[in-house]
Amino acid sequence: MKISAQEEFGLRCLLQLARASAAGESLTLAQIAEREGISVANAGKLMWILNKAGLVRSQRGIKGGYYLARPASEIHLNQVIRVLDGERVDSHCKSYAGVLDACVHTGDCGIRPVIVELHQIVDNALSDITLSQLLDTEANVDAALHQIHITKQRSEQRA
Amino acid sequence: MKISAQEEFGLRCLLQLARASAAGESLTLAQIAEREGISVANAGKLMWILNKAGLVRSQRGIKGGYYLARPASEIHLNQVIRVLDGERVDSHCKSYAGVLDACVHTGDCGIRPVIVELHQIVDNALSDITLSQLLDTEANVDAALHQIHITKQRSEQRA
DNA sequence: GCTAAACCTTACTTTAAAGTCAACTTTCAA
DNA sequence: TTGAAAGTTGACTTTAAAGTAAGGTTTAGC
Ligand code: FES
Ligand code: FES
Repeated sequence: MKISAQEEFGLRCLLQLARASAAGESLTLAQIAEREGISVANAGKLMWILNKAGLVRSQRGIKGGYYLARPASEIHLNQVIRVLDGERVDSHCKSYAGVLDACVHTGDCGIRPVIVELHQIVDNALSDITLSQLLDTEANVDAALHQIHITKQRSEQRA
Repeated sequence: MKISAQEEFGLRCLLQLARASAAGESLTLAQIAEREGISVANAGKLMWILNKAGLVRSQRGIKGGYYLARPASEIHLNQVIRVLDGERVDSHCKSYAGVLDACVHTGDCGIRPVIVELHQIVDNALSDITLSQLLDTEANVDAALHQIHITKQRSEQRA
């Protein structure tokens, strides 16, 4: 259970764009790459993925660059992760079938619900966090996340 | 955010042992491998990891085999995952540093709390599930997991 | 319209994880 | 005591993800 490099760096780059967009600016690939310490080529690949998914927009030409497609407060982390993950969210059992296919095709499996539930929990937790919330200091972000967690539980309790 | 093959197959093999132990039996490598559709060598590797971590015990010799070190009801999934994950739980930012080390060494980072919180949420969710709970039918397991989720929220609410 | 800056796209190379193989050691039972 | 079953270990091979490179396409400005 870990976060891939694409998810990690993609999210970081998005945060850079979020910061820039607060000042109404756009960032070129070279700027993004320099600020995150990755190669220009790699930044280009990440931006291509994010652009294709509609999370960022690009302006070509001599005064071009990248900027967020929507305000940072309207971009939720679960969308970001899903995009950077290559949409492989629902392919667990298909890929880890081994030689036998007993586990895949036999309807009754005790592990599948665990996997499904786990992804729901993660997705649910991430859906409450927006890019704009991550622009604060680490201490404040941490406090905000805990606050969200508690609030969430209360609202679910009422439901 | 995905589950590695080691985690998936390791958990499956543990479930096989849990089933066998209910009948007071132990399983050989060949039996485990056949039941999960993986190679004997791979099963051996997984069992070695689980044995080293103290989750299973092995009996050598002609009547040997593997069995759970503890009752299935006392083995929680978060322990299993942590073992199979190679204890890499707290190495996120160290590995994804890129060329610059700004993100790693600069105290203030908005992403780190997200990663930490996420892992806590996952670990927390898994800690409520035991191996014995996964031996039921898929429908029952699914129902049980939802039940746990709700119960958990209530108890946290009181705290 | 030219030109240079900047993004777009595909293909290739590198690298780390997963899986396999083969030789070794231990144990039990005849 | 001896041999076969079974686990242990480390090295090797395979494979998929990550990263890189190069050429193509679009746009702003002159
Ligand atoms: S159906 Fe996929 S692990 Fe059982
Ligand atoms: S410190 Fe690791 S992502 Fe910022």
